[in-house]
Amino acid sequence: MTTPVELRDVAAQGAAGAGRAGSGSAHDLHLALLDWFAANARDLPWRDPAAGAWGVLVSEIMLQQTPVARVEPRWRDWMLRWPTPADLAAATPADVLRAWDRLGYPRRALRLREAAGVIAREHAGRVPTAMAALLALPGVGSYTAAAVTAFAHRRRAVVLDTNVRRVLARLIGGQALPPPSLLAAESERALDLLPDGDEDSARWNAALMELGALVCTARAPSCPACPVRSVCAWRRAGAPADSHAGKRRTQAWHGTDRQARGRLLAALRAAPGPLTPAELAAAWEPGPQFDRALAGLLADGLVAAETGPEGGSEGYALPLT
DNA sequence: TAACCGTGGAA
DNA sequence: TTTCCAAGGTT
Repeated sequence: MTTPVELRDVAAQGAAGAGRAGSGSAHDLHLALLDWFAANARDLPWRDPAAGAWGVLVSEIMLQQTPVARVEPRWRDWMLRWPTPADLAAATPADVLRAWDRLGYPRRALRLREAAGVIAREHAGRVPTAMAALLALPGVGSYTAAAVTAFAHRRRAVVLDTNVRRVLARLIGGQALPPPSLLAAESERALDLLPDGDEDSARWNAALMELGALVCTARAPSCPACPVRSVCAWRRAGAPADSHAGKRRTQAWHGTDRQARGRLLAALRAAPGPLTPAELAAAWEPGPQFDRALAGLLADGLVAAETGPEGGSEGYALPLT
């Protein structure tokens, strides 16, 4: 467990190389990054206070593993159509899945709709502020709960996404990239660096994320443009290569069940009504993998079997309930 | 813990 | 063309 005093030492050691008169404190590190953020933050719609906590929650779910550029138009449409949790909760899964379009991981869309129902029924239509209540929402994990706490409620929380993990791994840890799985030491380090005040800590979280997204990127960081380059442990160490290289498995895609599921669901999104198995066969060749993918989609509630008047199957469609 | 869950742009 | 990666969560 790193104490705040030890943290200040760490930050001071980094700042000592800054060469600026009066530098050498965590305070300077915070100022440098917060100033940079004030001048360079993107004008994203969910950062507008008018977006509200619901708008922030929607954005956070959509942004899970999905680039900002792809999310923005879908978020705008979504908020116009379902401006409150109750609105979304009243929508059909089919409508929600079509509005989700091709953001990917469509189970997120169903969970967001379920979360909207919980918020509408159990929280009087307001996004909860208690961490336990946030974590109880479908599709909300440690990152999203912290992000909503910080960015919507403007309260102190440790926000650790892929950007923050990478920035801190470099800035403090001297590593090219964070370890494959989140370690307790990373959370402790992030907590130690978090400013005490609610609003300051919220800005700090956003600034770290923005730095990771715009400057301290995974592949080709723009170190000359970095406001904290002079205190970066990774840079001072000579920007060594990723020590975890080789332990990161890249997920296969071509020919996988996931690709099959994606094709089948894309066909059903585009269809006005149920599709027969023969029609679905245009999206993916029939066989064991087709069967497995369809069964998985049914089990996940992403697809429903349509039953005819005689009880026989008429085909498959996006769920209406 | 590790595997699973979509999609598409950039290098 | 292949690989990497993007504001993770669930099981």
